[in-house]
Amino acid sequence: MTETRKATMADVARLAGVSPMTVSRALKPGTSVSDATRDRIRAAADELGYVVDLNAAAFSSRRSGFVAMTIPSINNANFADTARGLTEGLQESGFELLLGYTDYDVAEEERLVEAFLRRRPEAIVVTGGAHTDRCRTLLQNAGVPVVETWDLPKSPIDRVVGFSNADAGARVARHLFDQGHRQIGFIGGDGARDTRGADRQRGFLHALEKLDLSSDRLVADLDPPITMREGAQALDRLLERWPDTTAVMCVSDLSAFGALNAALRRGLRVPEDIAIAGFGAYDVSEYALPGITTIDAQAHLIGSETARVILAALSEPDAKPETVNLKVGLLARRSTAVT
Amino acid sequence: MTETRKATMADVARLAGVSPMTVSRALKPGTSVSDATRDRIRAAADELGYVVDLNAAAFSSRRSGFVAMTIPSINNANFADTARGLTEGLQESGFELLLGYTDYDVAEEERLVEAFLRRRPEAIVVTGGAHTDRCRTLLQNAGVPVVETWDLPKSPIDRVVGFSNADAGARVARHLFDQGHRQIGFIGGDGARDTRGADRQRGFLHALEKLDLSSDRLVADLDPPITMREGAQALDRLLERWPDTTAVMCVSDLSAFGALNAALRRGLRVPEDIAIAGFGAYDVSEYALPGITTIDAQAHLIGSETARVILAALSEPDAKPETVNLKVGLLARRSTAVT
DNA sequence: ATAGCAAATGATACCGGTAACATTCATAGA
DNA sequence: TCTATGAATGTTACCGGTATCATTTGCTAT
Repeated sequence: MTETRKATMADVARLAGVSPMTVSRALKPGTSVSDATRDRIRAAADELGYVVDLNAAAFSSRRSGFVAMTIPSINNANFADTARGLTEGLQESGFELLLGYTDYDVAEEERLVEAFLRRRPEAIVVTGGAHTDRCRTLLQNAGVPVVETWDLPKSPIDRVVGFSNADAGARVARHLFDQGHRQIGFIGGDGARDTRGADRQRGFLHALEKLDLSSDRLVADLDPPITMREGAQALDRLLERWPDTTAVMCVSDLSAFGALNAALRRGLRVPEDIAIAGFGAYDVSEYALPGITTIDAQAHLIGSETARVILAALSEPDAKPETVNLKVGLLARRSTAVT
Repeated sequence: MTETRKATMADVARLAGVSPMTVSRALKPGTSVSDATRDRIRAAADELGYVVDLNAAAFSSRRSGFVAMTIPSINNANFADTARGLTEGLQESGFELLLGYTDYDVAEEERLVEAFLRRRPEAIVVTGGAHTDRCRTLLQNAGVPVVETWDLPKSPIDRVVGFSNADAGARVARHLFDQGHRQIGFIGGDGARDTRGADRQRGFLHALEKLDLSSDRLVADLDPPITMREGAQALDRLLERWPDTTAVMCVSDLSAFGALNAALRRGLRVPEDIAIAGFGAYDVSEYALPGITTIDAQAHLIGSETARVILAALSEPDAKPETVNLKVGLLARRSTAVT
């Protein structure tokens, strides 16, 4: 309500009888100011309702305090978990997260990265290793640590915190094979947009081939994000085309849940008539009936590891860029159990 | 890779043979610079790899370009939808979103708001009308538009974009009554933390009383966020205590889905043996089997309306603070159908 | 008591843009 | 032709902190 000019550090300094520089130090942790002075300055600041202007601080110190992150979709529990892990890991170092979502579109990612660079973030986190050429150049020239996540790019820009999506797919393929399945399908999305999903698909189909199984049973032409709706539709199409299919992997748990319910609606029993596996260890896969077999990608850990990698990179700028290859685990549930 | 000092506007100006001020204008839309000059400046900027420093710009113009928003949980599709609606609505005005999550904790909200204030956002969006006294004071004195969302606070701080959670609860209660139920329960969380959920609970129980039904069948002592796990546990406890319950509302679709599957695991039929309703129109309620009756809170619309309200408030600072009361709709699905 | 050193504080300059006002220039209308 | 007008551009000062180095203060060891 007080519509007067906002108080500045100089105002606080005057009131506390010290120099502005001392105020600056007093309000920052880890600086040497006597307790008495600090108390006096705190009191003066409170009295004036003073709040540090971090824009000014960022400008002056040439340190924005931002870490920028792009994720494909804000509305996805996996990426949200990663964002949360990153936020938590950076919190005590005083960094704030600038979060943007690309909608699974590398052109949008490029725009976002460009916008973020204007804010001079001290590190940049992107999802996956697929970028436009210009975006790649922007990231390379950013002059700050860059972390690619959720993937293991062949030519990393800088740091990496991820896992092999192809291996994850292969792991599920072998699991379904081990459960006795021989007519196995895959439900996914447009690989040009969701390259991580495409990698899982590739790894999955390749594993089928190595097991001498057909890798033709594929419905993967939908636009990401692949949600429950897409999963349900895709299962119907898959079973129309290949009615004898006994098992299917879906690119994510959300589509797996949609597929599960499409199967149940058709009167099929899961897993007796058709086994269904997903990816991502979303809550829904645990509480579905039956529970859905999935891969735990450790979304939260990706975020916290990314935070660790960033802090390490900032404290040792000349260290060799680190690649953290996380191990993902298969969660075998009833949706693929042998009956 | 070019490890030279980052180019500044002055560098671009020198190369283009104009004053820095002209560069500033040329790189901003809606300013009067001749096409020839603008092209020349753009070329010079590209040649130098120049990227505007928005921290400096924010500092100089005293306009941060930020809108700050706190939500209870980043990992919740409803709030994520609101954040998306807000982001989209603010995009073409050039605002960026500073997003933080409170974990359903008003003390954490206070800390977040305080941190955001240091970035001098041009508007602040919070979820709900419950805040610590200090947080309320901070928001009141912020000197920028404040929007409380997802609720209709009795004493709004400033602007509001929300709906009546109590009405939403009452609406579901009447629906269950209309479907013939007379032993009706509620599953929720700790109201001190999730006040919107508490409002739904209050409206629901109050409606039961007005219908001369018992409002005792209540399991609502869990810590938010109330997810599928909590919903499943709570249903078990509810049925142990009140085995003759024929219908239950859950504070959200996630807990409703958990409750649904707990019921099915017990061998109960839904809706024949027990009807279940949720809240929030999450995807899972649509694709569950049976589909779960829910309330569409229009999460995305809350976000886009909030954007509209903010832009209006910024263009007319002296206008009377607006309260947008959105109408929520009941989505009647099979989980509460008459059989 | 005093040198020596670390802790606390101060003085100065500067970060990179933009607001506000001044100036120049081209063009249209009298 | 000359002036009025608006578009294009330039000049100047300043936004609110912090880096850096200088100085003062307080304390310990001799």
